[in-house]
Amino acid sequence: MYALVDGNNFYVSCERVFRPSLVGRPVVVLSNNDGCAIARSNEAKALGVRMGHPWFECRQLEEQHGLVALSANFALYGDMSDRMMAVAASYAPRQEIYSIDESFLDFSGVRGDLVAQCREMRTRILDWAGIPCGVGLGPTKTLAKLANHIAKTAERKPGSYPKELAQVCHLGAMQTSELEALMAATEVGEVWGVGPRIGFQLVNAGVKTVLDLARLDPVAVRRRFSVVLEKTVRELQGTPCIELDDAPAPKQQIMCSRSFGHPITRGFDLATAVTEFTSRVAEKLRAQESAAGALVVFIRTSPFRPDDPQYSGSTTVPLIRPTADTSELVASALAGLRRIYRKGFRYAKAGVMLIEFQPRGRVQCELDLGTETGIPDEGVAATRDKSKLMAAVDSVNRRYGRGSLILASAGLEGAQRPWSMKQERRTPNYTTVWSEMPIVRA
DNA sequence: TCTGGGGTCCTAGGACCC
DNA sequence: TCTGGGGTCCTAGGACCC
Repeated sequence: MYALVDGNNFYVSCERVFRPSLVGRPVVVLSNNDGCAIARSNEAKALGVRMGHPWFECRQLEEQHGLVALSANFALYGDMSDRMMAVAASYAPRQEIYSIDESFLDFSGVRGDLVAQCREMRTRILDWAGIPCGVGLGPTKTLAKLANHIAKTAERKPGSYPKELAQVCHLGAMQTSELEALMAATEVGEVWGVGPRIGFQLVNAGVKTVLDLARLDPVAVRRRFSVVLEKTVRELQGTPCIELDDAPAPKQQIMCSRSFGHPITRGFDLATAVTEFTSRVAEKLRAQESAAGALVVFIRTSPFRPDDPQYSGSTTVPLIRPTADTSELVASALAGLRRIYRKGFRYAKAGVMLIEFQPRGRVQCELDLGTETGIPDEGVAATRDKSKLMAAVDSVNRRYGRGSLILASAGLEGAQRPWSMKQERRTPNYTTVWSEMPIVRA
């Protein structure tokens, strides 16, 4: 039996832990650059704020209804996530951390009343981490996801589902008739794996509810749609097709991209941004002990400014020898940037993606054919020295905070970083920076 | 004025191999 | 009219997830 544990309105809940005055009020958390709403409290949802709703379109709700908007504080959310995941992990032999606010638990071999245990877990997460959760149980991951949806909706919208299913819902422990009634009351688009496109096609074909989907013939679904949707149908029928993945493979690509706080025209400013983004991906690359064989750089103007001349450039830069060294990666990224940069455009976004990974320490070297590469061969010993340097940089930045040690080409002063994000409403890093720790006065 | 940032998997089609 | 029969690898694009 699987459970899905999911934090309610997670980013908003994290903020409310340290600002209890926000409880009961409409709150949204905004994306980078305070662009659009990426988390909404129930009260904000009730005001009609959509997921991804641009802030400039709903900001009038600030005055009209006291909507509170906060800039995203991902350092805080990541730390709160760790706390929540740790409590959940203590209730089952295996856990898959599926996203920042969700984990699957595998209760195989666990005896006793699972609903009671999940209720206790939910209470403990609320007490210890301060995060309210919904828990869904089912014999497959897709059914656990569906159960979680029912648990949260039953709590948020009284009357939508039987109220005893609120907070914790177990689809694996009920009569078929009861399960089918719940499926018939749920739209097909709520199913994990059914997105807007497939959902539209299904509804057009008369498959409107989860029950309609669960009753389709998996073989026919595979023919007409795909093997992916076939698995979804089988999982709804109770046959596990998607395994719990508690040891995710290393990533195959690592990306860092951002929209700028202001439009950028100068190549120099793009270069500081590309340096910073490359430093970030290089750090992540080293954390998973990989080396990259190539990287992609891209820059583009804003599609939301149709009156501006539009340009989008991207290029793949192969690396002579796979590396995880920040300075080598940055040199290649900047070489790529020089190739794609065009004068006279107002750039809105840039990004760097690392690809073609190999495990570090097992790096394929090149055959020296005496060709003029222009790159001096420093040999394996030099590579080893550099990896020590990188390890030192990473450990300094872990200890003293990101950005303590950087490449100078990332820009040392604010004036050299005009692209930096707009974050006018960010809350303190309550749990990760000593100087920002909240102080309680008795 | 103002519109996020990361990922994965599957499929179809083309190039190429013997 | 009729043009072999298998394969692999790579890429682009589309769909999904949070």
